[in-house]
Amino acid sequence: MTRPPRTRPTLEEVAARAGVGRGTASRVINGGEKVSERARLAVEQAIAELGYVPNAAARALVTRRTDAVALVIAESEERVFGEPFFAGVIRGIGSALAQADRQLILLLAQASQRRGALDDYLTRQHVDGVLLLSLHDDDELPDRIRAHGVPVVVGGRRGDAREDFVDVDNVQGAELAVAHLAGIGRRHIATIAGPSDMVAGRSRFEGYVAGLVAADLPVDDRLVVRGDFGQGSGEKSMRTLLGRGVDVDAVFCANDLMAAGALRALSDAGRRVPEDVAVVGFEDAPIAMSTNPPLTTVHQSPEKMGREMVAMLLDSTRTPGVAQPGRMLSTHLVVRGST
Amino acid sequence: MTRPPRTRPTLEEVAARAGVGRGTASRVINGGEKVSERARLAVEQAIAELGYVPNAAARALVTRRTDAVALVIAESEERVFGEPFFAGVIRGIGSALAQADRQLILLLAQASQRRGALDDYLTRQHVDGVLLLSLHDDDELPDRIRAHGVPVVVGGRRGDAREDFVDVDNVQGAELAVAHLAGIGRRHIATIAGPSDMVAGRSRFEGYVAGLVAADLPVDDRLVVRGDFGQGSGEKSMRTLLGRGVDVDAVFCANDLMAAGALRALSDAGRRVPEDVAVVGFEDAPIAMSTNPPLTTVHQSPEKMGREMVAMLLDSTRTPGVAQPGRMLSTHLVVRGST
DNA sequence: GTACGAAGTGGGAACGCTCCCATACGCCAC
DNA sequence: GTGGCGTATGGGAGCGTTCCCACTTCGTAC
Repeated sequence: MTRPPRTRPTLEEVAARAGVGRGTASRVINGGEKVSERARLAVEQAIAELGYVPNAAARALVTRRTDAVALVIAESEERVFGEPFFAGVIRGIGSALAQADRQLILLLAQASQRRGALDDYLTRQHVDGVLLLSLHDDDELPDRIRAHGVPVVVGGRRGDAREDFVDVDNVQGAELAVAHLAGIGRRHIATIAGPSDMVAGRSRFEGYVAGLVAADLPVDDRLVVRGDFGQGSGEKSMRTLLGRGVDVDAVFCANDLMAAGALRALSDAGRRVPEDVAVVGFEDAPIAMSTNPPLTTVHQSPEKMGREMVAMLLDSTRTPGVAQPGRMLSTHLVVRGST
Repeated sequence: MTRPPRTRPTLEEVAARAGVGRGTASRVINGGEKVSERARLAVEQAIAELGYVPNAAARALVTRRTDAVALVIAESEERVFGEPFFAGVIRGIGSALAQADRQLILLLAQASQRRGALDDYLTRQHVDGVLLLSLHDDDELPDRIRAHGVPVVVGGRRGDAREDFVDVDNVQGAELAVAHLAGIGRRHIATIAGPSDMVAGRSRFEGYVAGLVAADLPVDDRLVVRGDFGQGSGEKSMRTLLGRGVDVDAVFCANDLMAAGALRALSDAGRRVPEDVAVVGFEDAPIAMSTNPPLTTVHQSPEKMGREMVAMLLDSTRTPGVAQPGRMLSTHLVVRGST
């Protein structure tokens, strides 16, 4: 609780040692103009000798900027570290921020965390902006943060959102998948959909329906099962589908993990892929290359999503208050052995 | 570059609205003693009305504390997100810090990062302390940070380290594994070791040798292969081992992923596990439960490691300058189907 | 020789908070 | 009434920066 003693040199000390004023020393540090070569060298030497490092708090206090950006991931560690999607987004965000000379701060919104601690951190101007990655709808965090004047960009659109967001165009991607299946002559196209409380789940299903309509195929409830994006649930859903006794010659799965599960269930049931049943996934995750047969899937780029989020955030720190239109990232189909 | 306009209420404004002095308002916010009920209520109401949030920079400037701790992971995203070990450590760290009311800040030391940006961030008193998770030896980051008076705890001991660290007792764990194999009558115990530039690799090998010696078995170079901790390398190493034409009735693998690869190679080669060859892994990662047969392995607890790191760091912020002795976490063997 | 602009410099003020000291206000004992 | 003590309170000082203005110096044009 007590205040630790100061040991670190201050700018004033640097200036004194260099025989210049505080202002000049500051100018040297901030790459300033209008400093004589002589003064610059003296200051640089003093900095090196004293091991001076600027105090971020003092600087932030006056500049009102920290040059740091928070990425908040509102998912369990299990998911964060299990799904390659997150690694991709983080890579994209990291490289874009590094280019802009901003520090990335990763915050995991954990259950263990005291309620409100995260809000506090984000609103106390520790960071210049917040990137939020959550795949669920019910979070009010972005609104609470915005209320304090901190810019926020959400990755993965929320249900109603008029807010700044970047998302993959799930509807278009799913349409693409269904159009492909219809294009190779399939007429009984089933789907293993994602959870309906997640945007990705809902809109990929929406795209599936739109795709059927576009191909002049009927929408049949018996061809729809809902999973939870896990591999096990894909396997189980596929079994359910087969157990219903309806014709199925193709399945569109809302993500690759469920598609991998479906492939396993099909193989167990003695159905050949793609001859008897064609399978399409969504994401183009690493697993899509290592299934048997390799998975045809809708390619999305998490890295690009990350970079877009950063671009949007930096934009809105430059022009505060001006809401950006949300951005949808298009997808394309990667055809492999499963269709 | 320009300074954004101030819009947020300050403590002074809160105090004015509540009809009290700045000091009293500050006392209320910091849970202070010696405040009358009347003043407390007035201040709390003013805070709510104005939506006041304390400015972290101003506070840090005077208290010299930020109540935030950085966790630096000096690995590629690929590894960080691929190995469940990291998720476990982060979970442990996160919960321990939450209990201590500290914010966890995750920094990934990426290649994309400007050289020095990380150092700058860590030394500019953004954080009260640094937890470093790196499995390689060659990093001087901890020394550089310590030189600026910021406490550091390293997870996974470095080669020479006299510094504060927490590590799993790899030697003891490997000895345990070998003793177990010897105990069930195996006499030709091979090892698929880890890379020699990583402590875990070296010391698990060291433990392997010690285990052989303790069991009165000869150490035979032809029974040693080095992998890189990846599943593919485990498979390849096992093939190498089998190809050498020496008797092998057991394999100790330096981690579970390589053990999983080894199991696959053994199955491909028509060797039965555990009848022909017994296999032991290290880590007790999730994959150990899902191999065929389930893997006997040395259990370590990444969560515990995380919690220990936090405890040590908080200790050294309380008593600065006093180096803590490093802590070794013991392991135990989990026997499953592969032995 | 004077006037003027550009270049370089020093240092006051301010950022928003916590710490701490001086003061005010009871209340009780004498 | 006076003295003394504990409890609340207000506000000055200071944390280490950046910003900006006023000042000096020097070179150039007249």
